[in-house]
Amino acid sequence: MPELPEVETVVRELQSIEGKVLDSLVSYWDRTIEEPVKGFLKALKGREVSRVFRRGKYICLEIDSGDFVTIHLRMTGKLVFEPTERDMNYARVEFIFKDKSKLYFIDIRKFGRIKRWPAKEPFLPTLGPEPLMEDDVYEALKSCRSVRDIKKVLLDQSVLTGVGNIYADESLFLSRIHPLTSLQKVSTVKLKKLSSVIPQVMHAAINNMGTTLSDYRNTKNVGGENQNYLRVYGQTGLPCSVCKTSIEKIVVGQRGTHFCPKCQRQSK
DNA sequence: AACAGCACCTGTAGGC
DNA sequence: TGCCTACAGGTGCTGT
Repeated sequence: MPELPEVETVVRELQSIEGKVLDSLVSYWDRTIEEPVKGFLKALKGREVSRVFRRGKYICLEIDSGDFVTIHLRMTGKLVFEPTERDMNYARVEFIFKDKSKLYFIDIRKFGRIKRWPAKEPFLPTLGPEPLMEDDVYEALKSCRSVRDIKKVLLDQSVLTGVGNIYADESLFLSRIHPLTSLQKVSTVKLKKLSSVIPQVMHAAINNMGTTLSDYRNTKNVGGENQNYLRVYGQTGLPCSVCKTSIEKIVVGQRGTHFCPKCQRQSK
């Protein structure tokens, strides 16, 4: 599922578990938790979740021991308080708090990961800056020496963290940049445009509670609304909202990539 | 060192 | 209807 806006939506709701104390947990698919379940539980049992926040696409729990726990939803993960019957077929981890409330990690494709970061170790050390402010985005892209296609650079979480396939395509469309343009060939004017567009796209999607294409749901099992505002993602063959040219789909770095061949001319 | 390619999983949509 | 293939919003490992 989820890119930054979807994770942000989940995190805002999940802040309701701040102050709760973890009592036990059930693992239905051991590879979801990236360490032996026994040790994971031992480190967290009786501990309070002091803070819930987001970093890139990671849901982060600060534990009163000083450890952190991250939850990454990857493609199909979701966290729900009241799973449906169907959800339970895909339950991977069940957190049980001291007040008897439960939080379920549901994940059809089993790609999602839950990881504990001991207090003394570096926390999420490889992530780039958040793409929420124009200056940060511009600085990150300007200082990146990569010659890769701009689309690939936007998906590189060490350059910017939180942009995924949908919002990369949407941002490139709004900036009128062809996805196969090498980062080094993007003009300063276009790079500035892109740097202002990405935060706008992110904030708009957050306001729409994220994009729901199939699996993404918030903690109340409700989808977002941002899919109604996509300009190119998933619009293959439909007329461009600006010029009516048919939206095309190509593959860039093994990811489906949508763009308007007229608005986003490839300048070599 | 940077980068490409594939592995990880299951469900669903579309073609025949 | 049923079988088969291709594809899906992400990341991390491996090899070049």
